[in-house]
Amino acid sequence: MTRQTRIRSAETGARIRAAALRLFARDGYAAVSMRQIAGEVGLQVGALYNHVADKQSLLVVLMREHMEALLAALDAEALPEAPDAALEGFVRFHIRYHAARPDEVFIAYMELRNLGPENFAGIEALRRRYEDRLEGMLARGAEAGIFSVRDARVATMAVIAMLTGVTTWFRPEGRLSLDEVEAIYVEMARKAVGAR
Amino acid sequence: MTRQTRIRSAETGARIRAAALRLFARDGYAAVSMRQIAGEVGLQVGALYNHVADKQSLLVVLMREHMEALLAALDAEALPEAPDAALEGFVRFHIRYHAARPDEVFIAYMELRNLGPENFAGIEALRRRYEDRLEGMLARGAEAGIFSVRDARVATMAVIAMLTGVTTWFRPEGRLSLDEVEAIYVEMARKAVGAR
DNA sequence: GTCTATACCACGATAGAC
DNA sequence: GTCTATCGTGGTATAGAC
Repeated sequence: MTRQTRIRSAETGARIRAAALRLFARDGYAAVSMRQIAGEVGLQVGALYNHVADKQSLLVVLMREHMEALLAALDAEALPEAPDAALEGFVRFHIRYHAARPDEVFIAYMELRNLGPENFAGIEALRRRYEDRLEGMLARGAEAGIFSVRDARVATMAVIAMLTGVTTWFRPEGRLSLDEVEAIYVEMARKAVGAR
Repeated sequence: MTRQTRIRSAETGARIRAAALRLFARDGYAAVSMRQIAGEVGLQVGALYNHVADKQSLLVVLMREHMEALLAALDAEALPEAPDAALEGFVRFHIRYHAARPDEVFIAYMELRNLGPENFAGIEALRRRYEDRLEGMLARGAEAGIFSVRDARVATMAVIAMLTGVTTWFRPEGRLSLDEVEAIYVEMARKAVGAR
């Protein structure tokens, strides 16, 4: 296998994943055919199977890549130690990251039911690890008397749902800039967990 | 047409809708076949079309029924005038209503993309009417100096996303009762909008 | 690695007998 | 209203030539 081949192969695989991502997000996994994906990339359907085992594994790869990139990006933020500053950082990060990747977010939240049980468990574990970062902040803040949360787990789910909801209505060309939206949500999230 | 026939026909239609609701929620609209639905009801495929124009209209009917029932149920609550009491009533209503109907909620939020443009617009208008009830409360409360919200529309979306998120994790047999969950969310929602 | 061709199956929807 | 049968289409995945 020459370097040329390896590079081209990797590129084709990436283009297939990019096309699948776009189509799955727009029409839903079950409604998209392998023929459509091949057409987007400029291949015949048979050629797809040189790069992908089957349709479901294509979905799994997209979800896993998204969740792992999300976790890595959060770690790269190097959020402050202080719980209230960390919360602000988390809110801004979550909104910014998700608003920039509507397709990935949509798929990761909506196509879980198209996964087999073992794949489902793997993706859910990654999501749980992400949620646990926020839960840790809230729990530490509550212990330190900086936050007031009755139940750190429930507060975590509430805050994340609130933040992720931004992707359903935010448009870059809309009334509010992303910066303004972030600021509003920082304030609401801080108040919701009783930050002082 | 005898009364008997009319009644049986209405019942069959209702059983078809109930089966479709369950299957659409579990597997997704696109992944469910008319044959599956017929099988659930104990019919052959062809018989379905005596009750339903086509597959998409089945989805539209389910969504429209859900949204209209939701609006009617909210009106039936006769919430208090005072914005803070009204907010508490809305939060409790929304959580209780949605937690009791996970299938309907799932479909109404996840299968919008399977609607044609005109059907989509109709369902979205109903959703918007529901959201506007909360937005009105928040705007009135802010005007009266009871709430502190920078942007009533964004606060509305944030609160509704937070509340609806309960359906993704709440289980009746879980750690918390629905009453406890309601109480936690009432507190968080009140604080998030700066209720005093 | 991609192509053409095809196996095999399921889909939504309809026709016409009962 | 329901049945059986079928139309026409399109699905995933594979085989084998190049």
